Amino acid sequence: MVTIKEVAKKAGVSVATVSRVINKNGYVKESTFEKVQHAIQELNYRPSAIAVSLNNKKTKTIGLILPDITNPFFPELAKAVEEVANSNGYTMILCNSSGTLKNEIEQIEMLQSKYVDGIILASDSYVEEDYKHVNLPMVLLDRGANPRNSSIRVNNYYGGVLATEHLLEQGCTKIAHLAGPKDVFTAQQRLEGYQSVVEDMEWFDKKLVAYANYQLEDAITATKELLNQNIGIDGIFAGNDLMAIGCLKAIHSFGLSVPEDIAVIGFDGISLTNMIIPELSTIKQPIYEMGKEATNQIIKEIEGNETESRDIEFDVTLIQRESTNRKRRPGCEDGAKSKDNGNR
Amino acid sequence: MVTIKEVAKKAGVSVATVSRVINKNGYVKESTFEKVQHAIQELNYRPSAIAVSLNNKKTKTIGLILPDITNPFFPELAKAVEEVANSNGYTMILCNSSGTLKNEIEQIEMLQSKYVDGIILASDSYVEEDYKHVNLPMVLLDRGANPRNSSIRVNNYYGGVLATEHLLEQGCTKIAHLAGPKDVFTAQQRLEGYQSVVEDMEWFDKKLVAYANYQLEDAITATKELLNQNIGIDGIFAGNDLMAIGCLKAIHSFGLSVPEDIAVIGFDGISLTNMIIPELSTIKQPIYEMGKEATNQIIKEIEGNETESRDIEFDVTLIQRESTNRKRRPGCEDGAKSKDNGNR
DNA sequence: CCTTAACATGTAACCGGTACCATATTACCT
DNA sequence: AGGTAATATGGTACCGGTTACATGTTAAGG
Repeated sequence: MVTIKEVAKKAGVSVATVSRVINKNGYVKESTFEKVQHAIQELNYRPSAIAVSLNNKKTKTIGLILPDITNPFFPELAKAVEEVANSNGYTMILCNSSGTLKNEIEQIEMLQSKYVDGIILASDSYVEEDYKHVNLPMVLLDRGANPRNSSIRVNNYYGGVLATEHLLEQGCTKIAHLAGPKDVFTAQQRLEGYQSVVEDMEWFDKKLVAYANYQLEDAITATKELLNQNIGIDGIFAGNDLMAIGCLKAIHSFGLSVPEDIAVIGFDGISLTNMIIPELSTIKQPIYEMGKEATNQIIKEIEGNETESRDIEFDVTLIQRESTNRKRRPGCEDGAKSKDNGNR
Repeated sequence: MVTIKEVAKKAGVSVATVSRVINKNGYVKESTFEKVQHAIQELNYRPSAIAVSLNNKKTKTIGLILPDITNPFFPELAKAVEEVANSNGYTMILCNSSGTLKNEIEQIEMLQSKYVDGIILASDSYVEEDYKHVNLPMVLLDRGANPRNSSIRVNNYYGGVLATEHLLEQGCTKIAHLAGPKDVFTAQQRLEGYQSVVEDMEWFDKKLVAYANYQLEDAITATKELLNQNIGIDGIFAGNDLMAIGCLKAIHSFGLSVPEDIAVIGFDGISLTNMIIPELSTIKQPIYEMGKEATNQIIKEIEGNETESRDIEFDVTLIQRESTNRKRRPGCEDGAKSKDNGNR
């Protein structure tokens, strides 16, 4: 790699002058400026980001910690973060925590020693206590904000209400909920939304709530158990889209059809939902927007324009598709713009 | 951040001694060692990766450039890279090139100025010429190797043969191919595999080959055009899984069923294939293995154990599922282990 | 007991930039 | 012309580590 010294030599000036040219600060005579620029071109010189970082303690890098990159929710988020970061001159280091606290802590340590400027953390296991020693800007996803950290999330409770009410409107008379893990914040909120709608219905029964770990396989098992009870379930609100797809598969294996026998709605709005047959109704989170906002916020905090932590809540929207369309209007409305751009 | 100087002061030794303790090299008296370790603990000191990098010109970082992280193929790959990298003490910077040469070049420049130790590049647009000035280890995905760069890929040609023959075995009598972009290496190879099997069949016709851009929407359109020809297609080999899903949707919209009317097989083996109904037969690439091997290779090259470039080809395997099961044996075999672990 | 090698630790140059300070030159004003 | 301000450039300490070299101490061997 060619260094600033070689450029200085070639241009016949000092390193200080070269530095001034690069950063366009301080006084530099027009003719000198060009001489230096020319040398830079000639040698194909690029300043070492490492050396720069050592001085100003900024690396123009942000860390993104996700529980699982293979869950379709997160690539959409990661894409937003990467794009916004890039367009602001930052790069993104991606870490996969597998959802365990131990990995998260380790990765945060590592990111700190690499001097990232800030961290965006999507954590299931977050407890404020565990992150006390983190002393750089950190934005949380799907968590309530605390005095130290900003937070980006949606109104999961309201989403739960919306989903459940939608099933009622579609004529469902006994609605089950396939909830996410009991210790996960978003899962709790969605469950509460469901409960608030159904708890006073005469048909409501605790046996209508099942739990799974937000994953597909687990959801299939749990749904089969729900249906084996034979209590006349004709609608299922799944805690996320992946589990909703599990529901579809379980229902299919019972020889029942969706939405005729059982209507199904998911939560998240991942692009998978309009790839499958039948297309899946869902409560859509503005995933890209959330990633974008998280990145903007962390950059604000890094660059010091913003000191106090913010709590940003996005709206969820109901996307009705085939899987809950029991009213058989031909050509159901589809609020989702198809935004697939898989390339391979 | 606490520096080595503060540790030295606290332990009552010089920075050199602290450095020796950290790196466990050189002579350090047992008692001194412990004194220093204690000070490190006390101050919760971590060496600055930046400063270390400035010395040894190694950042323990590798860059991964992908055309599109929201395409399900790539998160699986990224996960492998991240895990293997991490377990070798490396971190991964992720870049989304959107498949354009311009972005790729820009991102490589950026990665170089950040002094990444190596790059793994999954590129559709790669032309050796464009990367002449890249002077750090780089491993290519889905490209033939060249003298400068190692390559990881599968035998796409053979996969095309396998898929096509499988459809024949299932009793298909007129097989179409929905190919990927004409200028993409993998797409060409898969098409050639298909052609080698069918070109001598009496029913073969150029009109059986359609092109789409490896994406879902485009595949739906293309499939509809194929079917509108009304030439009795009863089997489709799609160039990748995403397009196969597009086929499914298009076929469904014609009121036809899979596999009874038309059998469909994809290519890639993304986990999506066993989430949908009907489950999709596919030519599976060992995605995780490929990411793992790419990472191992780049690390070898970085650490200088390996200088010559290697061309590593993986085998593809046929996974038969419902979408091609025309022989109606109840309970088709499923070679794919379900490895979903979406968490959300 | 003296010599020599192994052990132990400190000093300082260096990695590649940035930025403060010093010095030199030019421009402008009275 | 003389003084001051603005312009132009160079020298160098510093960021936080690593490491070659110097120096001092201890152990071993004859």
